[in-house]
Parts: sequence; structure tokens; C-alpha cells
Amino acid sequence: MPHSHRHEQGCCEEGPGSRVEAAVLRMKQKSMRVTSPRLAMLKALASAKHPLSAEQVHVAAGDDKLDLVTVYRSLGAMDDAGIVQRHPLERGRSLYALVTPGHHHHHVICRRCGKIERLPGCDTSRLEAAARTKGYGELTHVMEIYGICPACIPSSHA
Amino acid sequence: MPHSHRHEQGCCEEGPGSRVEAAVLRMKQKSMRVTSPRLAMLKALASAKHPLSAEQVHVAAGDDKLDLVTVYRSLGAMDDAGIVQRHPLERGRSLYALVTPGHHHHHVICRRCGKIERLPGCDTSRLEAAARTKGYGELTHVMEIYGICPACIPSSHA
DNA sequence: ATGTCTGCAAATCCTTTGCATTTTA
DNA sequence: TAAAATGCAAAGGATTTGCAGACAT
Repeated sequence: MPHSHRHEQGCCEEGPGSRVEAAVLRMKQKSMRVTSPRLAMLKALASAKHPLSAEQVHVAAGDDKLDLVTVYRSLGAMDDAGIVQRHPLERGRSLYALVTPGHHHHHVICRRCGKIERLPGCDTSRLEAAARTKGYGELTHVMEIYGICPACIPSSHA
Repeated sequence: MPHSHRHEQGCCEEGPGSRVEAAVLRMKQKSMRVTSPRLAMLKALASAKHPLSAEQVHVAAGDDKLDLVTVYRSLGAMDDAGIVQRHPLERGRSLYALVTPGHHHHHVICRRCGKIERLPGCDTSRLEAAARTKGYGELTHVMEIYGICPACIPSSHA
């Protein structure tokens, strides 16, 4: 029963395994059922280096083992439960990422090639505080930064 | 917080009219054509108190005077040109707002009733700086805060 | 004149819904 | 066993595309 604190890739992050376990635990606490399709989805999300689309989760989880509809429904349920975070983006698409409490962060997305990179930190506290002052509750936020990545900049005058 | 404006239209001294003029000017500088459908859209956006959906722009601009497709296409062109800002949000929808240089801000959106309120300021500079350090250029960002508004909180256990 | 927009129709794409069946707790 | 989740088929809804005609500059 591995409960190690090894540093996998990049920053201070727990391994995919424990992230899945943590998610499963939170799902049980919310009396959600842990099924094999969901487990496959969690594993896919846990080993992803950045947010995935429903389609990508479907493929990564084994598109022959679960239906795309199930992916959408489970992702929706997990989003409601705070297990994953949904990142709505341009053109009506959404990306989903496993939530790791205490590891909140955002991303830069290349408008040209779609590359996604993680950015450290988050400066929204002031805005959330303002919203709270207005009487809003259960606050969450979505924020994405768009730009042209280094590799695309040479041809950015398309 | 200085003093509150009862109605935020424009948020400062400038009225809808000058905002439209400014937008038209910028469109001409980018050699975009100023047509009557576009002018109607700009007026609609200029007098809106918060971001509008393509559908709302269509109606506000006079849905019998221009096609919804034209609204989408022009909004897209204006977004590319930086005349309007697109706010992608949940469920594949987007809202659009006229950009007023120097008046950058964000919003709180009620997850339950969809009410939108403006929030002052923006704390993304640190994140954009991080993106710039990674070599990204032409940065823009999208950020929305979601919550349950005061009016909806009583029934927030839906 | 000519490169842009527009309108109309039809297409796409992502996502959601209905319902009978299977599965988890 | 009851509540919840799944699969399959079909629907839904927002946004996009093709193309011929209209328009701004």
C-alpha cells in the first residue's frame, strides 16, 4: 500500500496513484459510486499533465471500455462534487482536471496550437472577496490566459 | 470603495455614444468595414450593463435587421480585433462585451439564476508575467467567478 | 472596382436527454 | 434491494461554413 511522497514530475505533486485514492475517498464521502468507468477516468485524469477534454478522457480511459456519454455524465457529477474542475474555454469546449486541494493553479493556452502549460499561483482572492461582499456564496472561478506560444510566435502574423 | 453608482452603464463619464465612436474608430484603423448591422451591434453592446450573448445582441440590435449568423461572424471579427471581449462560459455559451481600454474588469455569475454583476479590478498581472516569462506573447485572459447570488442562496440546496 | 460583409440554408460540433438494463453499496 | 450509473440511440443547442448577392471604401 504505497503512501509515498515521491516527487513525480515538475513541481511538488503527489503521484497519480494517491491522487486517485484521494479522489475515490472524496467520492465515497459524497456517497457517489465508484465504478470501473469512473476509476478509469480518474486514472486518466490523474496521470495527465494538464486539463483534458471529455474526448481525451474517453480515449485515455479506454474508449472501448466506457461510453463517451458516461464520460460526460461522470465528469459533470465529479465537477458538481468538486472532484474535478471544469475549465470552459473558447468555442464551446471544456477541459477537466482532477482537483488536488491546496494545488490550485491556472494555465496558459496557445491560441494557435492549443498547447497548454501550467502557471503557478492564483491572484483571485481580491475578486472573490469582492463577490463575497456582494453576498455571493459557494464561490469558484475559472480563469485561462491565452497567448501565442514561443513555437508559434514566428508565424503569429498569419 | 469610493462611492456607488446606482446604475453602472459605462461606469464613468463616457456615454454609450462615445464608446461606439471609439469602437468605430478602432475598426477603421484595422480596415474593418463599418456596416449598419455592425453599428447596431455596437450600440447594443455599448448600452448593455453587462456582457451579452450572441442571441441577446441579435435581439438588442433588432433581430429583423440583421441575421444571427452575421452577429456571430461580426462578434468573432471584433473579438479578433480586440474591439469586443469574448467571455467563454459554462455549457458552451459565450458572452461578449465592448472593450473600453483602461476599464478592464471581471464578473460574478450566479450559477443558479445567471445574474451577472461587475467586479472591480483584476489581479492577473502576476500570472500574465509568468506566461510572458515562458515566452508567450499577445496575452489576453478570461476569468469568471461563479457563485450563488444573495437572492438564490435561500434555495441553494436545490 | 474589389475586397468585405451579409443573408439564407444546411452542416458541425460538443454536450445533453430518455429509457431500459446493469451495477454498486 | 434500492439508489445510482451505464449504454445506446436520438435530441438539443450554440456556433460555423458555403456560396451567391449586396455593400463599404
